[in-house]
Amino acid sequence: MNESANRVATDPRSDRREAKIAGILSEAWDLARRDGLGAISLRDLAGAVGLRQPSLYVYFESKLALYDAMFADGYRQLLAYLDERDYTGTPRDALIRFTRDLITFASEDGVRYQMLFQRPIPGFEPTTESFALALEFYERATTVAANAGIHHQADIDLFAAVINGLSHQQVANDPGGRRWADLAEQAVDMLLAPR
Amino acid sequence: MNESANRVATDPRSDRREAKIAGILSEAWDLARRDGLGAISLRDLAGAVGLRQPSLYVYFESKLALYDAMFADGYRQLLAYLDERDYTGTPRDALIRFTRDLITFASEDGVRYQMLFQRPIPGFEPTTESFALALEFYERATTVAANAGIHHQADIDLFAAVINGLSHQQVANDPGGRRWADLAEQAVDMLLAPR
DNA sequence: ATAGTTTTACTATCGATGATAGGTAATACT
DNA sequence: AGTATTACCTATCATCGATAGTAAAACTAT
Repeated sequence: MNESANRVATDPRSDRREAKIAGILSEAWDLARRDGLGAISLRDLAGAVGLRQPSLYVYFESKLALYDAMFADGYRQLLAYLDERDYTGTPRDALIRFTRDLITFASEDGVRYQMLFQRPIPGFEPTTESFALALEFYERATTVAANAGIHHQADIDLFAAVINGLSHQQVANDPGGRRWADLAEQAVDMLLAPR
Repeated sequence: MNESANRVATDPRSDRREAKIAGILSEAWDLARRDGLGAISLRDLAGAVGLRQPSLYVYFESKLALYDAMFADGYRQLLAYLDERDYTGTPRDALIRFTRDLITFASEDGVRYQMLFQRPIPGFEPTTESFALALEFYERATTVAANAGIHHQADIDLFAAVINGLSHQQVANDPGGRRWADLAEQAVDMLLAPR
């Protein structure tokens, strides 16, 4: 019998491969923060991980595939960030904290925000596999909103627009700061006010 | 005496030059809509106006200078668009129409919206001369908002974020449509509600 | 009209970019 | 130990934005 049947995909080759990909992605984010998302050079990136440029094609079949991996990576970071936070308590408070946390997450890394919520790379469309992570996030967001009484499509649209607008202003005009994050409570109360 | 002293900078050379620049910009917008803002090829652009690539440098000293001209051109379009519209009437109605018109303007051309309100080109910063047009727009926006009672910085920030978020959602999820533009009234009433 | 000046546009070429071909060294499985 | 697969390399390609140098064209002034 096979004594390692209970292992979870741990053959040494794919372990090493995954670790290498993670390293490349980490350096890619660094380069993106330094030069801009659309200005990553594959030669620079390869050099940063001790490779020559064509060797990157062992791990990514094209530059757009690298962007897709960054897209998925960013959403995994966002979901992990939300996982370690607590959205219990009154629905209103939970929604305020959720909103504030999202703006803060965006503010922490403008380039990551760009990748997740804007679409600045010509020709890049996330694969369905990566986009599923984005959908998972939108599901969580609409759940928190629904708990606070936001059910109608128009209200959901407005909620999404407000969060998006606050995050964008925060990243664009006060990166790393709190000016728009501090508007979370006011924004949520505005959204929840009876009409 | 000089019988043409009352002319307003109409020497035939700069006339021709301005017309040529306008033609190049128009083709640049077309290419940007086709290939993406960051994917404009100077060879394609030159070909579209009957020139070879290096000849574009007669009119723009770099690709970033071309982007700067597009930035200024887009804001001139926006200001002209607002000029031909009427924002008299009650302050609330004016603000609703202003908001709806902005979202519609964004929706009409997603690439132009990107250029004016996002910053997707690595290395591009508008010149002070071009940025003055953006400031002119923000002045008009805050005036309409102020007339409706939006004075505090936090309220202005929130107003700007909401407009920006609505426009972005409209461009990203329903380009050319009205789904978020139709939320203008609801959004403005929300912003104007007493707290 | 003609001489002189400025503007416009060209060809040729540069370094850098993303991508591919083909070969070799390293690694893992039988 | 032998074999197959993966990882990585060098060399090279077309395309990109940019510059140098030159010729033609357009305008001005005499």
